[in-house]
Amino acid sequence: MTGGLKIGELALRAGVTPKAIRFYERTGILPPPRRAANRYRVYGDEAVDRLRFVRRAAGLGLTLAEIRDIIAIRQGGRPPCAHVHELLRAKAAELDRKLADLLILRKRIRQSLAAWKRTRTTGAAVCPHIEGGPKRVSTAGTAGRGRPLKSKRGGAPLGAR
Amino acid sequence: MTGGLKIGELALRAGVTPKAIRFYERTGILPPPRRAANRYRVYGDEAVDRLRFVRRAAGLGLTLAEIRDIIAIRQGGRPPCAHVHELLRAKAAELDRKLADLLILRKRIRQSLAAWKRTRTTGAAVCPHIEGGPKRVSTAGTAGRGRPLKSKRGGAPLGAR
DNA sequence: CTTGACCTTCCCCCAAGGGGCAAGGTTTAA
DNA sequence: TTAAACCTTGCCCCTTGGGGGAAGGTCAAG
Repeated sequence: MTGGLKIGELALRAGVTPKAIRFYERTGILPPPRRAANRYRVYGDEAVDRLRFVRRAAGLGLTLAEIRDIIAIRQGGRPPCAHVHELLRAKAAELDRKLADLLILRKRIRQSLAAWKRTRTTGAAVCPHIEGGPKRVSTAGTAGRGRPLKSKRGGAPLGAR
Repeated sequence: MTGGLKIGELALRAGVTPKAIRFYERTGILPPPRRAANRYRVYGDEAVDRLRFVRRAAGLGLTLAEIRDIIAIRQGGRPPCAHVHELLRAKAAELDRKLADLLILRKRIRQSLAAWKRTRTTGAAVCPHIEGGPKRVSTAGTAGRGRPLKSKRGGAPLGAR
């Protein structure tokens, strides 16, 4: 009877690893299943559906946290459609940004490779690939280069010591 | 006399955080600097150059491990150009793959959003965004009772990551 | 009885640092 | 001189989505 799947069988049907299933359980994406007498996890067929839903949503680029929220909303009784719609719109925008960044990056690499062809005869200082090229690389990175590098601790007094 | 920079000053000049500098030191990208009597790290100007090199390479999409290797080769006496060239070519190829994946992903999301417009009047079961769409993943029939299901499921993990 | 496949929990690992803490050093204004 | 303000030190945990593996329990077949 397919009413009792062990974790490996569920994994096979849903196309994931047992590790991933335990991870999903730990992070609240899958509910803890019942256990057999030998402490093995025992799943019903609904777990397969839930896992496929998760895979599908993840395939759309949603994070596990977002998927968990969607499921929670659904459990709460009201359909998560509006929420999902908003999520997907944000994802699409984010994707566009990421695509633009990658295109820029590819262009930079191509330029670097092309520059190498030109300088390979002249012998640059150390490495024209990295040291040459256009002036600044705006490493869309972490710390905003303002004046204070990290002056966050304004209000609170220092640690009582 | 910029012969002795403290970590914050170096960070400011190189456009990174002190945290990142300590991290680079810990992972072997920066050599451990000399210390002042009060155990403060003291850097020379060459550290600024090294850090800028690192940022530039990272801006080209190289990982810190790759950057560390490049630096090691350079320290070894011979210029890392050929190595870097190969690395960049691989990066460019990888980037092309990633771009293709992202384009597919964006298309899927767009389709999902478009499908929503069509079904919003008809009221789907729970969420047409995720549950609708093309079917796939044939469940490999019955789980064999007796043959080992130990197989490498190392396929594509989640969507395009 | 003994493999061997499977299951359990537990802990550490990846990239590239960020956040926070306690303790202590330095600098500056009152 | 002293207190505030800031800087540095090391340390530990957090992030994503699990992978790898150890140590031990369980179940079927040979």
